[in-house]
Amino acid sequence: MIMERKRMDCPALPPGWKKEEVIRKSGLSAGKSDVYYYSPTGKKFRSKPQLSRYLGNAVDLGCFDFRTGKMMPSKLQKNKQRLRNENFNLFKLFWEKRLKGLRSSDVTEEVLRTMELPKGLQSVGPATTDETLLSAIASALHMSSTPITGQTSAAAEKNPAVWLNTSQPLCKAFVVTDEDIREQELKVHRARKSLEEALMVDGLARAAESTRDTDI
Amino acid sequence: MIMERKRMDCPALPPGWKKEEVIRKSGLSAGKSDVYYYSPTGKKFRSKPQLSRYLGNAVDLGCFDFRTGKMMPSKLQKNKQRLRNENFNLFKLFWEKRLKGLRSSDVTEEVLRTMELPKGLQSVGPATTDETLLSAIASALHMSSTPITGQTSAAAEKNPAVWLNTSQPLCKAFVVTDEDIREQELKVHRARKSLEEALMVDGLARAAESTRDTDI
DNA sequence: CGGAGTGATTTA
DNA sequence: TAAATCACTCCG
Repeated sequence: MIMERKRMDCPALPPGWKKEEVIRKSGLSAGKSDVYYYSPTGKKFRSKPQLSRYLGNAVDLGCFDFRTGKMMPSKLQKNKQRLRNENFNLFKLFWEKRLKGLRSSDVTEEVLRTMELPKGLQSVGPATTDETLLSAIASALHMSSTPITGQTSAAAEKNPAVWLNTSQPLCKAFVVTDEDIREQELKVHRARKSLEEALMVDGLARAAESTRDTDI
Repeated sequence: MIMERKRMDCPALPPGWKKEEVIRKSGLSAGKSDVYYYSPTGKKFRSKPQLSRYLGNAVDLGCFDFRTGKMMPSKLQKNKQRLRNENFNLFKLFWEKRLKGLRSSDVTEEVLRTMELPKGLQSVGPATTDETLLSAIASALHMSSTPITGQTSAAAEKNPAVWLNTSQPLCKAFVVTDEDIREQELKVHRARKSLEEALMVDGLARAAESTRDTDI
């Protein structure tokens, strides 16, 4: 008899918060479970982001595991890298689309995955996150209609997408001309579309973040 | 001035059926809308299941999109493949775990993905679905404590997980002995655990299926 | 119109 | 791919 419908106390959260796990009984996802949290006032929370927005800085959920309801110190590092990785995917999408047809090697994928943000872009203060910076850069790239260029190196020749140095034009070892772009017109258009969406949504999200779920 | 309160004809349904869309004016869901249908006799329908029950086999709503009121061919395939895929995943999990260490080739994955159910198991009547059959078989396998065996073929030799024929022991080209299992004791235990869960939930789901939505 | 329960989409 | 998040359906 598994009675997973009781609202349990959750020691990892402030007093009065409850956790509930509900098993899905039918449909495609039968057998999976959903975890919910309830504030002391009874408001229901269905995801960690939602919880974070509500709690704000009052509670650090960095190492909080939403599913188990416990603190997982191991999660901390992952979280630190999360936003960074998130924006990296944005970049990857953009470059991958743009470079389609140039056949960048498989190595590119690996390099991108393990790459760190350039030192010069990191730690620009508590208020300015990597997210903000990356969005700005991505935006600039998006708006630019001139070919992308920068400094050269042997490594870059082999892996066009390698990020060399940000003190000058972001990267190099390849040039994407308007001609190249025309050849990929449809696909590039999709890439831009994706980026537009992402940027717009990003803006909306940040705006919403300061107005939504503030009904404490 | 958007007057979304008119009852419109709905070409996707039999003559005389009307569709209405009502915008929510307040509350958390302000701006969202509800869609209703009206039969030729004026009876109101608020959901697709309700509509399906009423129309029965007269109209196939498989690809009918309730919100738009139009037929969406793309929906059809998804629906048809859903239950099958669900059970296939069950099987895949089971075999993958059990075969771990035998290093079945990559082809296996592809074969499993594109494989159809054996003819002999299909169309056993309207009441007995693929879901039921597959669950029964999975259950039998789960309960069995004897090595799995069956007929042989060249293809099977290369792809242990290929499903050859169900008229006899389900498949072959490999034997999983108790020794093999012991080597994988912990992992196999997890596999069984997963299967138990799935079967239990499956049972619940089927029970629910026969009591729910049958109020024609 | 609310909201629990599920599907669909995105992320890791 | 599976897990997490988000969006929607459907019935009270």
